Amino acid sequence: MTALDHAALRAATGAADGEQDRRAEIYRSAARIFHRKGYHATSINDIAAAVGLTKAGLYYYIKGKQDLLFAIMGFAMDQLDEQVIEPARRVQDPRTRLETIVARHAQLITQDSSALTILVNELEGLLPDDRADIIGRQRDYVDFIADTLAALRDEGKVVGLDPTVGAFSLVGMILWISRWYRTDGRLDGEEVVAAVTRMAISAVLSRGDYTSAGNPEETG
Amino acid sequence: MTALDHAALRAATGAADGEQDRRAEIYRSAARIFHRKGYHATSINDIAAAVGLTKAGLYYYIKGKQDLLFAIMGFAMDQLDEQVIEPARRVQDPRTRLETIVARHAQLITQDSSALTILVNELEGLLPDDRADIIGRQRDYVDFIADTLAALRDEGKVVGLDPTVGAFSLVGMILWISRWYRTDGRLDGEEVVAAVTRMAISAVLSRGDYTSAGNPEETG
DNA sequence: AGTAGTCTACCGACCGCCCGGTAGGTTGGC
DNA sequence: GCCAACCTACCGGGCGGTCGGTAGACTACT
Repeated sequence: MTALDHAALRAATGAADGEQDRRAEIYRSAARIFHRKGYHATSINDIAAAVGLTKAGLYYYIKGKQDLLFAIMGFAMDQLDEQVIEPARRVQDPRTRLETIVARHAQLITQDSSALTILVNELEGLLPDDRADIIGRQRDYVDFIADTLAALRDEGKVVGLDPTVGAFSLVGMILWISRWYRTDGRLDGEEVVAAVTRMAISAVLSRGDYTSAGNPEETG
Repeated sequence: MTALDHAALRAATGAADGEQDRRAEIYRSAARIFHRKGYHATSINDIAAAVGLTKAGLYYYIKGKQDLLFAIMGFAMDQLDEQVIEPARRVQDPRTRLETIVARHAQLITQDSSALTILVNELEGLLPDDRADIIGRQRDYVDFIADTLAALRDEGKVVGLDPTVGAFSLVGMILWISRWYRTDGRLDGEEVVAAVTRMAISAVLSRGDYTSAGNPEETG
């Protein structure tokens, strides 16, 4: 049934032709509300009201609150796999691969950050088994980035940077976008994606003339 | 009374001589539990049990759950002001100032991330007025970083980077540390602080030979 | 020295509310 | 007449918070 739920959510993100895709609307609404108020602060009633149902009516479509959360996270993880990891895996050059990862991940977030943000913020709302599942997939993602940084290091383009620390830091930078980016803000999504990607690449690539942070004497 | 609460929390972080500083222990415990389980998932009973009191006994010391949260966040913001912003304000050179900001903020997080993490993750648990207060102080912090980046841009050391986007991205990188850093991990706190600081500086400083990231759509 | 009063630091019992979830219908299209 | 798609009414339970105590240390007065 989780697979079914994922399918519904996937349908929801596309154009909503919607017949009995009421289920899709539910997952989409739930993701939006979980994102805005947090999982624990959101009641089943909130979600039901948002889709024009009573609580009991909602339970015709869902199994429970925790399954709803797990389904949303699973969908977000699927999105990451399909839109970020798989495309990046097909890129040989490590630097271009890193650009692909950052740009595509950032792009997903600027488009719709709900599910992807829940994915990282509501882990403790899951049952232990579900949590282990999601955490494992997240670790795979970080490892994938770290491997890419290690490849860059082997090419000599990155020196003195721990790949794991680098991977985590880039992920932090990307995920934080959902906290400050506003669709109606000064910059549009493409500009934000470009700016963050540039920073990410610059953050890991070594500069020939790099001077260590330990020397504050050059203060004017 | 909030000022009093802050004082209690501040005392709590130092050596706990503790006489009737029971209050300090309460705020410290609450911060730790809020950090681990989240504000909404934490019950007043959880906190009371953690300090060896009943719920009613706990209410002798606190005014309510939301005040507890606000006090913790106010304390975290005070910490940021005193340990990061004030020291950095005394640094003239923009680059060194940026290093000071990143290093000191990162250091605070590696030392004890509870309050600082709650500060960014539990905003929606606050009453509107309290939230406005905290958000305002957070915005001041981001503006302070953005101003520093703007100063670097005026020196020609940063080109083509929007200061606001830069500031947010650095903050994201720093805050994310609390999600992956473990005291008993492979790297110790100092190493993590150094690595992140280096990445942050590298992320914003321009490289002479910078080549733009291509179009990531052409993957494949 | 004795005792009455006072205050700090708590506790057991309770309140009303809302939560996630369910049982048992009802209704409208096929 | 049947089944998908709902609803009304309800349940047990845990929540934040309060109330009315009270043990015991300390003080004040005689």
